[in-house]
Amino acid sequence: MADSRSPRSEGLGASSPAPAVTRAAAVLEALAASPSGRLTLSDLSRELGIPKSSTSNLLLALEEARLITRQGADFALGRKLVELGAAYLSRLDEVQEFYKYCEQAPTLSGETVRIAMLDGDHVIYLARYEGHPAVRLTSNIGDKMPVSLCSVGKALIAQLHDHDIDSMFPDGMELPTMTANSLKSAEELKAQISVIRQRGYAFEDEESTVGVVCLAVPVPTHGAHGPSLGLSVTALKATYSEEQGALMVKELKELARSLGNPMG
Amino acid sequence: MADSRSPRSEGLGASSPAPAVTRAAAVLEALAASPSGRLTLSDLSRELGIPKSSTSNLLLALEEARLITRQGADFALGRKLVELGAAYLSRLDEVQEFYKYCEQAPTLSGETVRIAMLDGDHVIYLARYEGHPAVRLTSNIGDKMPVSLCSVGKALIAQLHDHDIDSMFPDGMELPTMTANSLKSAEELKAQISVIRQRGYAFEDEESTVGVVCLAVPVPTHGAHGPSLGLSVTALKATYSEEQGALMVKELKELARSLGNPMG
DNA sequence: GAGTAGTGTTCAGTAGATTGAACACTCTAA
DNA sequence: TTAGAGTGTTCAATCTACTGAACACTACTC
Repeated sequence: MADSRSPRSEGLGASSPAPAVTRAAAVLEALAASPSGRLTLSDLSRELGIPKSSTSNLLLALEEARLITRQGADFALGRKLVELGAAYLSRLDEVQEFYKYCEQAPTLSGETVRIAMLDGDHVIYLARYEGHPAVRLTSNIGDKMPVSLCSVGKALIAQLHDHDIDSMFPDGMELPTMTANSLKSAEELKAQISVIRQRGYAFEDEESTVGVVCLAVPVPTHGAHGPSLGLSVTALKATYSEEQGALMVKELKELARSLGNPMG
Repeated sequence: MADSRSPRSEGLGASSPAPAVTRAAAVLEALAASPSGRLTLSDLSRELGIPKSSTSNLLLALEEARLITRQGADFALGRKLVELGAAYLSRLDEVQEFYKYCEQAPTLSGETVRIAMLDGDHVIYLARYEGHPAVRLTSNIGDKMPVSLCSVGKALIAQLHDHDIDSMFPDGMELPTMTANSLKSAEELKAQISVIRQRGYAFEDEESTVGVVCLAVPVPTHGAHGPSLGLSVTALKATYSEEQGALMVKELKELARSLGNPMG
């Protein structure tokens, strides 16, 4: 499985059925990962282990497709990516239904609700309903978060099999933290997962932002293709109450159930 | 300029420095353009004029990069595109500043404001501030609109040189329409552009949605690289007044000026 | 069941994309 | 001015990714 037939495949993974495409994708990811969002041809060539001349060809082709743009000597992600990302989201019927439901739900309609999707050991926010303008979130649509740091993330991995969780978070692994309340170790995470499974929903108590609590539930996938989705509500800890939480979880679960059933 | 050196380049444009990449980009665009968002290998092969075996290779590479996903026999855009699109937007400082300004602006903070970017003869919405939840827009972030159908679009092309406008909209050209008020011909559009230049802002009177009016201004680019951006406010015609409009234009212009000056 | 129209996959040969060394250029420093 | 360290570009040779025809498969239709 790991015999590198191609003598060239070192920097990137094993040989690809269309190496130029794989490399182009690597270029896009490198640009997305770069702190400034801008890299020169030489930067990319060095970082990805692709010869300069080849990198130049890739960049020209990517630029022509508007997947990247030239800014002086630097290259940055291109506007076409916004279009493509939007096209992806517009096809996710769940997102449309999510908005409709939130608007008419008795409790949720006044809260900040989000729908997110699992992507490896991170969560990506797909859409946000803001019924409560006072709670301005720092996270935007498309942002990524480590699963251990948010309620949706925990709700989503709680659905995985134990051995998958173990391979993602081997015992002894340290987790990224953002506040004093953040889970610090794989063990803590796994302990909380069993509580989440018992209760049927996930929670977050100032683990990513001080003063903010979250509740989340997974959307049942019933074995369909497509990503695993999750829903979360965010509230200020100062004004949060147990009763309110129970109401929100009830509505979240109802929405999750209806999103899980394609029939509505 | 148009001598096709490569014997192969027929379906797609002239020969590319990295054909596989250009083709992969075409695949992504085809999927984005497809009404259902799902196409089979054979569909793509036929539509793009790429041999099936090559298409298969492209799709495998794209799938590995998560730029597309397999759904049974169909292929669809992949979740990685959401991440990349979000990465693009997060690097546009203008978007961040846009939110901040809207929140504290006296008039705009209570309205629905959007920031958009010019992309050929269309406009792409980058972000939306919703200070007035009663006006729910059908357009989402990333959506495209023909320039002639929205105020931002008109504000942005009003900045172009006349000969560029003429080549985009040659006399006699029919424009896409959405309501009875939509501009119907290139001549009507050009007439309105000269009014827009005179007034310094663009307007839209139920041209895309009945009952809705819009005002828009361009963000000055002072020759920098990067896309041309525009700002718009949306209001219900029923509650709209001239005085309110004047206030909103004033604030839009102030925001546009500050976005145009990287110094803040 | 045989026939047809669709799917995607396989594989050896060849057309052509990829390559690296040399080049042209722009800075900054001495 | 000259040197040096950086940038991106060029081009012919080579090695490989692409191709097309044949194949295997599924799903209907008759």
